[in-house]
Amino acid sequence: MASIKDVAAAAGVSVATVSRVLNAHPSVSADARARVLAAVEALEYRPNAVARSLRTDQTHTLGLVISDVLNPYFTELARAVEEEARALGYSVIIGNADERPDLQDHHVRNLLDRRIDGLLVSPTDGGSPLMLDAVRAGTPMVFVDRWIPGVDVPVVRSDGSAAVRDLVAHLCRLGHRRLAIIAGPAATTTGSERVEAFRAALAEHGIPLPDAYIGQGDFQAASGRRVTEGFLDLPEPPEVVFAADNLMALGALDAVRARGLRVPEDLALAAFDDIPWFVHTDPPVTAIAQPTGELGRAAVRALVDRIEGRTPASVTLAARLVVRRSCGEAGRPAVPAPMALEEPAAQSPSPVQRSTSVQRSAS
Amino acid sequence: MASIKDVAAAAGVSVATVSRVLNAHPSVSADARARVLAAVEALEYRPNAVARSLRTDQTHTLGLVISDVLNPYFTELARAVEEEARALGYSVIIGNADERPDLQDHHVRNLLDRRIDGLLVSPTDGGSPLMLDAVRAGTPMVFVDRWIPGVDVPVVRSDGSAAVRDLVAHLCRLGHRRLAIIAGPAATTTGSERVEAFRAALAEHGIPLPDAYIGQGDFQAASGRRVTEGFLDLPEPPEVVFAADNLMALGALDAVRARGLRVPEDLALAAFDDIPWFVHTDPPVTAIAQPTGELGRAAVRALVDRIEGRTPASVTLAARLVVRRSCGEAGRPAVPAPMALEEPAAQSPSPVQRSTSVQRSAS
DNA sequence: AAGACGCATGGAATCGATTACATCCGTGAC
DNA sequence: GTCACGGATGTAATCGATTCCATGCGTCTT
Repeated sequence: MASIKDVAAAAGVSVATVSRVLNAHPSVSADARARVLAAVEALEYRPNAVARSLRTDQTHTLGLVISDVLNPYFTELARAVEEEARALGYSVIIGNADERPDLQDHHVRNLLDRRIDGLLVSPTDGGSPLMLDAVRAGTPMVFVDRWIPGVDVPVVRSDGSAAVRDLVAHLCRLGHRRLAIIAGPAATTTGSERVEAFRAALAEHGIPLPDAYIGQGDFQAASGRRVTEGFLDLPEPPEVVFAADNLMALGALDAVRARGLRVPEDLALAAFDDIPWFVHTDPPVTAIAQPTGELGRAAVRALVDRIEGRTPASVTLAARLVVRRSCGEAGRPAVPAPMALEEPAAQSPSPVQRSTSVQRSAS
Repeated sequence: MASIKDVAAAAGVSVATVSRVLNAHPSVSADARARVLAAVEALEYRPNAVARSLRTDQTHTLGLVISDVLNPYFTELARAVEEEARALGYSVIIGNADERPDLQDHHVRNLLDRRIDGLLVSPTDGGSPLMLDAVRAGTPMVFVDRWIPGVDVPVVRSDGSAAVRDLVAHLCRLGHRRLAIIAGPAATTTGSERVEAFRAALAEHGIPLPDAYIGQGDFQAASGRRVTEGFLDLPEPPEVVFAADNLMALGALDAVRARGLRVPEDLALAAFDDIPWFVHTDPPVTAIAQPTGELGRAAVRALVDRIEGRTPASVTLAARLVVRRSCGEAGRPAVPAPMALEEPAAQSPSPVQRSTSVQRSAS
């Protein structure tokens, strides 16, 4: 593969001049520039990004460490991240932590070794020493979706508490009083926050959230199934299960079916995270939709700001309730303003309308 | 960030000795080794992968260019690829081509600039000059899922023709005679092959495949919907639609629902590519399941073989029909051996059993 | 006409590793 | 006692770029 030396030789100039042409330095004669460009063309020369990175100490690469690629929510996030990064001249290396702190550390270490310019993380846990060290060492970092409390890193996330309140109101209106939740790992912010938002919303309606109605899941489908089976075995099973992510909702659906029961007649179901497939399940699932793409893009912008010397603020976007049929038919009149009622086959392939008005707040 | 020089200084040895310790070169005294390791520990030194790559001309990185990350089939493939690569000491950089040749080229170029050790590609088209040049220049490459005819690159794929035959037999047994297909882009091998397999299987039953029953899709949900609407508008609409991938099947499902029709009563549906969600749709979708994870792993092994100087052969694994309810209930007795009848909620989160006997062939 | 200035250019240092080669030293063979 | 050999180590070249600095030359000022 041709190097800058070959180009210089072919063009009859020094490597310095070739480099100047390539980097659009003004001090190059038109003649030299033309000869260099001709040589570049002839040799099909492409600068070696590895060498360039060594010299400039910039890789123009972002690392993205997510908790689970197989989760459609994170897939969509990753896609948005890559798009925005590409638009800003960066590439992205994705690390899939599979909800495992050890794998997360593996990827963080690997990415740091590769001298990525910045790191986008959706932490699986409360923060490994490695990651804390990286922050302390000044690695540009931004948390997305989940974060680690007490660490001074901008967070780009969505706030679901209003949507959870809407959800609980919706459920109450349908007459449900025994509401349970399948929580995520307590070590993650999304794991604990969603439970608290749910509890607070229930309290507004004077409904308690007994411990028996809080199931401990791990954001994977199998745990959703296991927890739901536990709920169904209770002397007084809940009427509704709210899963803190889409995969656990899937597991809950499995559990209900495996017992020959029906959603929503025997057990109603709602989920955090909306995904295109929820329109097509039997029944379509009522869910809280995050502005996933916008989160990914905002996270990249914040990270690139940080890399390029500016000081980004945290971003919080609002999530939104999307009512479908998995909690029962809303026989009663209209649903209040913030909700969207949706015909199953109304839109495709991206059936969920995104909230157009988003709320931003610095933290 | 500490460099090898800092370590050398701290340990009181030369950088050469540090490098020897790090690379397990035998000619290092126990004493020197201990001092170096202590210094490494104290400084939290990590070798700079960029510098190392420049010198050794190896990045220990594979590039994976896939057609669409949002397609669960490719997501699963990507995950398997990353896992196997990690096991073999490589990292993976994923490029999402979004079924766009220009984006595919962008990623290939980017990956080559970064001097990845090898490239795994699922081409969106018949082969851009860039990719052909890369092959000619000797870049280790392996095609996965799709390939480019006439290019001398190992192919790791699955052969669906037997499964398509099983599917057609299944459909005939249910009494269907008017069968249509939503094809993928003709420029892709999977686009054209699946149509041909379908046509051949139909021929065995004496059923023609008229042009009106071949819809041109692009592997995206919207096209599946559009094509299905076209089918439904026909004076004599088909009784069954076979979508050449899972997203187009989703689009077809939308189209049917949007008209207030039902699957399978009004139109039966089958898909190529099985995904976990097909168990939960209404109705569960009959699909042809590829051994996706195994494909990804085999592809990585082939590529690493090639990188490390061995000469890998192509690999072809068999796909398998998974019967669910979207083509009608099999009121008739048992289905033949190669098919698996599956209870919707039987397994989760990975409801599709993988074929254990695979067939390999060199090409 | 001489000095100052600025543009175009090349030489060489540099980034952080690996590795060929030279050197030094101790041990064993004869 | 001398020589050969091999193990441990350091010096320096190298990978392919970028960039500082010096140089040469043309032009403008005074």
